[in-house]
Formats: sequence, structure tokens, C-alpha cells
Amino acid sequence: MADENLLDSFWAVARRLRHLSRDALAPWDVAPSQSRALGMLRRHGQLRLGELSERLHIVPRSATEVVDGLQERGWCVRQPDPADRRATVVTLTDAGRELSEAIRAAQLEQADKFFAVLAHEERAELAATLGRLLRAEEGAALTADRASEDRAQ
Amino acid sequence: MADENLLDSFWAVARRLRHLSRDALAPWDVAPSQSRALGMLRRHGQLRLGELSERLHIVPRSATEVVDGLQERGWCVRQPDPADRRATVVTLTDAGRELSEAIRAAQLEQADKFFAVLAHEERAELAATLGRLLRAEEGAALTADRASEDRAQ
DNA sequence: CCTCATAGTGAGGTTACCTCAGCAATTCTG
DNA sequence: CAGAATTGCTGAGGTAACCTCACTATGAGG
Repeated sequence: MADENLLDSFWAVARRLRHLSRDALAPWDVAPSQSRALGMLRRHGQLRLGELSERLHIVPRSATEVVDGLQERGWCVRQPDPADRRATVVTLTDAGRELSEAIRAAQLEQADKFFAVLAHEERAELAATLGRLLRAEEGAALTADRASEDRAQ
Repeated sequence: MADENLLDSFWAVARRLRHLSRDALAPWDVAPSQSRALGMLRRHGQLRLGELSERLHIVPRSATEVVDGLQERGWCVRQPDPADRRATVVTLTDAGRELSEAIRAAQLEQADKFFAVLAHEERAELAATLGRLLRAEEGAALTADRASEDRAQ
């Protein structure tokens, strides 16, 4: 009952972070959905379209569209998977890698500024608390998705 | 730099909360945008359409649509503002009030369960930390919106 | 080799937003 | 106090980021 402020505060912070993230993205003219895909490709280097969609928590058909967009801008390429010719492997181009790293850096910088009002130990505690919430939920959630894997790094 | 986990963890928690909120909403067949409007009307009792849009951070035209939806289901009514006949005042019906309160209760219960893995003091600390982030940003953000007002209660 | 499952995509739909233009009512200004 | 500018809402039409359904091409199992 006393958590209503917790809930609302959490959403308010999330909204701020979303705006910051949008602002950090602005210089590049990249859509948020594209940015998410770039980030995923950045950490995995190479992904089959189906894997990408799974990790982004969208259906494969939607991943097709996102990859279309990235490919159009020269940020990734599709290649047939030599191991399974039904599948297509999505790989970042050099331009795509550069871009994804620049975006990541900008977003981290924005977040850094945002969280800077907290003392170091406060930040650590916040991270720990969030981590605990996630780990608890992971057990509860039967959906054994790859969330934990993709949250690291 | 060390905050990348903070950023990502925050988003991961937000995603969980969003899903929980969606699930809590399911029994009533209410769209998320409608739920947000119901919540706002619940705490203000009565709002001009323009005020509602401002508080929801959407343009008035979009509020028109949301209110259309609520009115169609009998959850609110439009009345001309006696003080300014250009304006329309949106008021919850009894059914709308009941619904909005039921939704609020369900969402609080969900959030309560989610945050239950934390000790009481941990929760309090989390709330305090989030509050501090918001207050710091409030100063920085020149947009003097009513966010703070609407976060309370 | 014949059936069934899987990977990706075309076609088309939905939600929750947006802008722009226009009307009606109010407020300002000379 | 008439005319101009502003304000409050809404019709028309658009967009991003999703979705489902149906289809094709390929692979896997009996």
C-alpha cells in the first residue's frame, strides 16, 4: 500500500530516462527500434534474424522490418546461413559497428549525467536493488527468455 | 562508465513492471492509454480536456481520442465548461470511478508483489533514491510541467 | 520420398501517438 | 466596442513499431 509512490516514482524516472535516451539518439537520425537492434548486434556480432527477434522480444516479422531499415542505411548486411539455407545471418557493417558504439557511448554518458546526483555507493546500492528485483522475478517468470544474458555487458 | 549495468538493469525492471501492469489491466479490457487517462481523472475528479492532455503529456487532439474511447464505454462524460464555453470538462461517471479505483488497486497489488522481495527499508531507500533523481532533474529540466504534482498520491 | 516443422517475408491490421487546418468562443487592442 | 489575435477542441490524415495470417523455401524424421 505504501508502495504507490515507489511505483509512480519508478515510472517517472523511466520517463526521464526514455527522454534522455531519445535525445542522445537525436544526432544520428536513428529510430529507437533500430537503435535497440544495433545494440543487440553490437554485443553479439552476428545473429540470425530469428535470434535477433527473440532477443528483442518482437516477432520475427517485425525483426524483418527493422533489419530492412538498417540494411537500407548500410548499417548491416544479410547473408544466407551456410549451415541452414532457410536462415539469414545479420551482420553489422563497419559503419554499423561504428554507429552502434557511438550511440552506446552517448547513451552511457547521458545516463551517467542523470545518475551523477547520487553518491557512488548510492548508485551501487540502486544497481544491487534492481538486480535483486530482476533475479527474484527471473525465478518467478516461467518465460526462460534470454533477458539475463542480454542484460550483461 | 560503470553505470551501464545501472542503465540496463533499470530498463529491464521497467519492462517487467510494464508487463505486470498490462497483466493487471487484462481483466477489464481497457487499453493502456485509457487506463492512464482514468487514473488521471481519478485523482483530479474533473479536468478540462486540455488539462488532461497536458498532464498525460500528449497533445489535445490525442486526448480527444482517448476521451472518445472512455465516453463510448460509459466511463466519463463531456460537459461544456460554464466558465468558458470553448472548453469541455471531462468527468468520470460512477462506473468510471469504480473502474479506475479497481484498476489502481490491482496495479498496486501487482507492484506490491513485485517489490515484496525487498526488505521494508530497502524499499524506502529505493523510493528515496528515485525521488532524489527526480528532484534533481526537475531543477535541470526547464519544462515546468506538472509532473511532480501528478506523481504524488 | 513424403510428411511435418522451421526460417523468413508479403499483405494487411492495430495502437497510440503526431501535425495541420478549421470552427467557435474568448480576450486583447487601438 | 469592433476587429484582430488567441485559445480550446476536433476532423482529416499520417507515422512508428508493433502484431497476425498465409505463403514459400528449406531442412529433418520415419
